[in-house]
Parts: sequence; structure tokens; C-alpha cells
Amino acid sequence: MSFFSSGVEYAIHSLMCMVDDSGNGREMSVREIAELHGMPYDYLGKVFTRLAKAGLVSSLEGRNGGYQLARSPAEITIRDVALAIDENKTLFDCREVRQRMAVFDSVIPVWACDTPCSVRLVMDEAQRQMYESLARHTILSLTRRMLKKVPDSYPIQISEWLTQRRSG
Amino acid sequence: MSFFSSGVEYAIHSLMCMVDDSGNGREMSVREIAELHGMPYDYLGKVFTRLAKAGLVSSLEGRNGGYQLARSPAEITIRDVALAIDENKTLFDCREVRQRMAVFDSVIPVWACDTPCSVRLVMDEAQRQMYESLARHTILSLTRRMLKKVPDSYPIQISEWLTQRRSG
DNA sequence: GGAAATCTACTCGGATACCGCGTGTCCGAGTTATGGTGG
DNA sequence: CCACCATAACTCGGACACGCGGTATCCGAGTAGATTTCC
Repeated sequence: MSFFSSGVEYAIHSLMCMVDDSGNGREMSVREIAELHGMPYDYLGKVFTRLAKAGLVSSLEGRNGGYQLARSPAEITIRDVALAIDENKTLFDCREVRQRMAVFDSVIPVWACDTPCSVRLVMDEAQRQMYESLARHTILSLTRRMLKKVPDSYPIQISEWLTQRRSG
Repeated sequence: MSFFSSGVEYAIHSLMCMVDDSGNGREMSVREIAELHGMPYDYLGKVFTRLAKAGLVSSLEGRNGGYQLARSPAEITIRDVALAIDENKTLFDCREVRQRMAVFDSVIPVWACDTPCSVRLVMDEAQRQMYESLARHTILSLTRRMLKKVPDSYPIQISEWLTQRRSG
């Protein structure tokens, strides 16, 4: 399986569609977003609960409620989103092989417990590089990049789909 | 769960202990390695099959057989090992959300199929950064770094453990 | 003493079992506009 | 006209079911050095 859960993908696409044509945030409900993207509604609800808990979006309860971006889309990095959904995930979990070496017969030396495993250090560094790469992109930059590759009618279609759904 | 399987960890530690004091490769059997590290023997066997298939080690069949490094430990990067064990793993698998947008009623436009998803591009870039970070370390450099943090008696202990096991 | 047969310690690959976790679904509770109803 | 009430459309959180893949184990087949046996 892949490292990032499907929730991360859902979250990024969701936040991207919450940016309107002028680059500002727009309020949307989970149901709207789910139907627009063909995502499972209940599952997306949990995704947004996590986004809210991480402070990326804020919720408006009650009828006509929904979510809106809590920060400018230029200040929400992809790293933020990934960490909000998949928190405390590590590329590698060290099983402390050194402490199980047969040369220590049931007496593990202190250095094997205190000093960090070299393998783990290398992996942690790689993970840091990965997250730094993700931190270089924001919801806004991603949205702008997408709009370049798409016909001009596309964002209009979405806006119309939204207004039509809200009226009917 | 973590991205890299436990097999990657086993493989790295195994290859590290196949480097002798002078930095050259030394032949060892899977059973020796498994017992030395307290790793599951059968499972480690499969790990080495993959390492051999990737050309990182070469096998010597028959009695007194085993594995030896197929290249200099300075020319085996951690990236090589990770790819040998966990091949074709991706940080992120794109579910092509764009193609499920409700604004396309059952008629998916060509651009949504041809142009790559922006989200995927960002993730792929992050994955590349991660692997490049891993490629900067080799089995030899990792071994050397480990030896610095360890009492001088440690590598001697391992060598003695080996010779004693082979004689008795 | 030398050749042949047997034994042993390996590498391989397939089949399988276990189990945690990602993914998705269902349900109930709390909140707030909206619309209807009665005085 | 206004107060009140029911309803609908939301957000939230817990519980649970399903299935896949990581981890591990078992077993049989093939290979080759070591050992024994036998002439």
C-alpha cells in the first residue's frame, strides 16, 4: 500500500475546490464536495474533522453550514494537509535490531539503547527531505498550476454546478 | 503502518554485518545472519532472494554456501536496498479524482485523462527527494558511521561469535 | 587408498495462516437556519 | 404580525464491518561440499 492514505488525496482535492476564481476561500459543505468529486460522503466527513482539528479549516454548524478555509490558501502547504490527515506516520519504524544481537547474551549494553540507530537516522533524514518537498507547495500554488492545464470553462462549470445545486 | 517494510530494515542490517573490519565483503549464510540479529530465519531467506535478484548480493549454493556482496559496499546505496525489497512502492497512489468529477456527466474530457494530475506530480517529486536522500548513503558509509558510536570490542565480538559458531 | 554412495547444510520458491490497519458505512447527538402554525 | 414549534441540513464522534497486504511459518526441491562405505 502507499504511504499516504486516500484521505490525504481527498483532502487536497477538497481544499483546492474551496478556492474560488479570485484565489480566495469559499464555503462549502462536505456533501457538496463529496458529490462534486465522487468521494464517499461519510469518509470525507472524518477527513474534514481532522482538517478542522489541525486548524486548516473552520466549521460552521447548523443548517447551511459547512467548512471554510481557516487560513489563506497560500498559507496552507501540502505538508500541512498530509500531517493533518496522517499524523505521526513514519516512513520507517526502527525495530531496534541492535538490541537483539546474539553477541549480547541477554545483557544489552547501554550504548545500544542510548545512541540512536544509524539506519533510523538515515531514514528520518529522508523523511524530512520528503516533507520539505511537500512544504514547498501550497493549496493556492497547486490550484493555479492545475488551472493552467485545464480549459477556461472548467472552473466556470464548477461554479455553475454549485449554484444550480444550491438553488434546486 | 510505515512505508518501508521490516524487510528493508533486516536487509540493511544484514548487509552491514557482511562488511568486515577492513571494509570488504565477507560471506555469510542466512542462518548465521538471522541468529546473529535475532531475525526470523525463513523471512530473512526471502529478503535475500530479493537482494540477489536485484544484483546486490550473489548466492553460493550447496553446503557451506551463503551470500556475499555482489558489489563493493561503497557502491550499494540505501536506495538500492530499499528498492530491491520494496519494489514499485509509491508514496501516493493517485485515484484520478478528476475523472470522477460530477460536472462531467459520464463524459470524461480528454484532458482529464491525458494531463497528469497536479497532486500526483507534487507527490512524485517528494518521493524522488526521499529516494535521493537515501542514495546519498551506502552500506559502507553507514557501517563506518555505526562503528564510530560503538566500543572497539563490538566488531571483534561479532567476528569471534562467527568463528566460534562455525567451528563448534 | 580411491571411487561411489550417503549425509548435511545451504539456496530457492510456492502455499498458507495470522492479524493489524486502511477504507468505508451506519447511526445517534448536537446546532442552526427555514417554514409552517396558532394566537 | 409575531411567537412558537417542527423540520431539514448541517457538523461531530463512536462503533463496526470488510478486505488487503505485511509478516511470518512450513514444506519440498535442487545443489554441492563433507563424510562414510565398500571394494
